[in-house]
Amino acid sequence: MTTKQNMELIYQRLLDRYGPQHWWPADEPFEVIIGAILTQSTAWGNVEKAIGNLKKAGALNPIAIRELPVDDLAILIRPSGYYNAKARKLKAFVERLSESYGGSLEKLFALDTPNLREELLSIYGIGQETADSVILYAAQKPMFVIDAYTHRITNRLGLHPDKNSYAALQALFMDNLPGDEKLFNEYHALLVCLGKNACRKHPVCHECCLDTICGFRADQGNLV
DNA sequence: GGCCAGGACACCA
DNA sequence: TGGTGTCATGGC
Repeated sequence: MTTKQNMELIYQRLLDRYGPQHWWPADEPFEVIIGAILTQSTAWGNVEKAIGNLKKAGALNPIAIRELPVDDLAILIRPSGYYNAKARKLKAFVERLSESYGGSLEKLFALDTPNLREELLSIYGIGQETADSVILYAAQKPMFVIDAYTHRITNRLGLHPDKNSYAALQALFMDNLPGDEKLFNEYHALLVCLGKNACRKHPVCHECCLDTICGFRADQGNLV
């Protein structure tokens, strides 16, 4: 079986098992970006509390976040953890958005994908995963997001590339799948779903998760 | 009471 | 390039 066939089979089995995930859980692109920053190394439930606080305070927009003192912003997002660091990150994003794009996400997203990625990566607090989440889930351009779950699952499946880097793993997906934004969206969400449903004792355990749920066979470096 | 969650950055060798 | 410490709340 070819790598392309493996990658598509994994997707089909996850989709059959869990169904469409309908990501990203947000009402608008700006909320996606805020969520992407707040969820860094943080459970989504805590992020929801923080976003709820921002909504209640009428602060879930670029202008309000820019005007709010950083300490006040930190208090609002406190449930998401690392609140001082994340308040600085939110500030850094809206500052760039305002100064370079007149506060318009449409103008920012008008950049072609490579330039958009470079621009996002140049902002404090936005690394590769967050940048790609913004590109895929907010700008709705085809970009595969690699997170901790993706690393674990591909490792367990024996699909991890030799060079253990973000770029290499991203290439595994993007070079072997159609460049379809909706496919990348659903695929990544399904990988996270599998990761979350894995037993706590053995994260993405071969015995209790991959084989039993999806019929994967990592020991053969292939799918059956 | 410990572990970990949809990372990024600074600093070091 | 790669490894380590830091940032921190909340659910299980």
